Amino acid sequence: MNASRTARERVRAELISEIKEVARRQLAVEGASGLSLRAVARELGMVSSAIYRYFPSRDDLLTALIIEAFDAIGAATENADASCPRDRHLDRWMSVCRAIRTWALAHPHEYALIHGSPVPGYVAPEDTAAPAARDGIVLAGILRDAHEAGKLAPPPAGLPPAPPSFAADAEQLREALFAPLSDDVILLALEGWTHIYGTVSFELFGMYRNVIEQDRAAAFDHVALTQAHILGLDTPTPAA
Amino acid sequence: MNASRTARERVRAELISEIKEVARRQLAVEGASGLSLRAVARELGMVSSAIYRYFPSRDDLLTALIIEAFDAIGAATENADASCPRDRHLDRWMSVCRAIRTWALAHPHEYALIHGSPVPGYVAPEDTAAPAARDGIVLAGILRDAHEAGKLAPPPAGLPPAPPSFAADAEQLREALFAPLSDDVILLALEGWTHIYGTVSFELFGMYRNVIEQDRAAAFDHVALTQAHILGLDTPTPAA
DNA sequence: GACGAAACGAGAGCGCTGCTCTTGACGACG
DNA sequence: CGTCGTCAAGAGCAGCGCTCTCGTTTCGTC
Repeated sequence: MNASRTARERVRAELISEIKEVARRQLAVEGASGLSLRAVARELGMVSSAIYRYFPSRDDLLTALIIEAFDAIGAATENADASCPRDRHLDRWMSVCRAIRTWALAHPHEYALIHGSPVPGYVAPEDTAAPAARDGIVLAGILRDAHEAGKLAPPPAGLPPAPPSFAADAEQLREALFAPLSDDVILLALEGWTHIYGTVSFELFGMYRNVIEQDRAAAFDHVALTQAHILGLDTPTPAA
Repeated sequence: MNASRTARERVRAELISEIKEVARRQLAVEGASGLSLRAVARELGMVSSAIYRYFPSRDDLLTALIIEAFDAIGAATENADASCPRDRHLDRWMSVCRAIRTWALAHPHEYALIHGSPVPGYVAPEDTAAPAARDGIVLAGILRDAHEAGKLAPPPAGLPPAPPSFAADAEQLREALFAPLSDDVILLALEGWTHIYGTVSFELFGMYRNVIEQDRAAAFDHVALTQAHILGLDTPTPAA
């Protein structure tokens, strides 16, 4: 309906995504602090000030890349989840966890962008909230499905219960994500989520140097499997 | 014995620590990427090039700060451990875990320096290895003491065993840190260590925004307690 | 006690950065 | 056809890490 106006807007949108692509490539090579607006402009054959027509500041470019990174890891988890039969809850969990690690190893700088130290005075804008939640939605969905199918075992005995102060947060999370699950399971789910990313970050940021050297994939699987057990996802699947 | 030579060397050492202190203060305000050699020099009333007499590059200054941060968090854990009776293994564990979180919350930028994304092409020099290991030594010591006292329960049933590929790494770690503990316990200890720091990082880097808002200290305690249980540290202490 | 070497602070300067402001050209719309 | 918004370009500002040079001061040694 607006092919005329679109002519301009389309070239604009194209240029924006071209800038982001060049920036992402530069980010992958040099890391976040090495991303230079001038270098991006140079590679695009334009002058540095022209970039400011599309991104009001370097931080805004970085924010765009952060959103893309969240979306990429979110899509990776969703694909991993969808590639498993819906009733194989443990397989889905393991597949999603491995997808997170695989994506992180393949895109270390982008991973660092979203799970590393936040840049100096940077506060994540609201735009990042939705893309950042996609992995959580996937993981919570697995737990919900398992619960609905009656395949979610209760947490092992001996674990401490969720503290009473968690009740309010749990209620919020239950409404948004966790269907009918108990406070205890919701808290354990958050901890599993934290543990998975903590393990990936430790591996990626070099904390396992001289600590785990042989087979980090196997060690990661052990973490994911342990969390699955704690969450009650490893009820024996009906034999063949 | 060398007051003459010391005259120069003492003022040098003093200037070095003065530079580090100013840099640390600047780091605390602006974060790692905001640390500027010129600003440090300015605050010290000297010219920027003079700094290079003491630190050959900005990265070397950062490395010095990283080592200091590792040492600070190492000392915090050691103090927390020492403040508990030696046979109260669970108390020691909880105290050390809380000390890590407390230190991190009090020094967010220094924490980010050592547990955030590594700077661009930066590889940690060997000098950081020893200070970086102090917290691990403390945590491993608690497990060793508990085991020696016959108070370390075996891991809960149902958890996956350590993968065979971990045996070699476990052997190295056993020699260095973990006395006679089994591969399974060593791997679980690494995972507990990872989980603790992962939780602190998530809290500090804003991942719990709109997720855990009420009482993050209690949630953290729950993590630490859960890990203690998995590691077998929560055998009921002899009544009173 | 004098001398050479080493260490030092100051200053100028290189190339880079993010960002701002102005200028002139192009394209869409009334 | 004229007007107005959008655009790329260029100059320029302040800051950065880092290097080199130049006098000065301090130290260890004849």
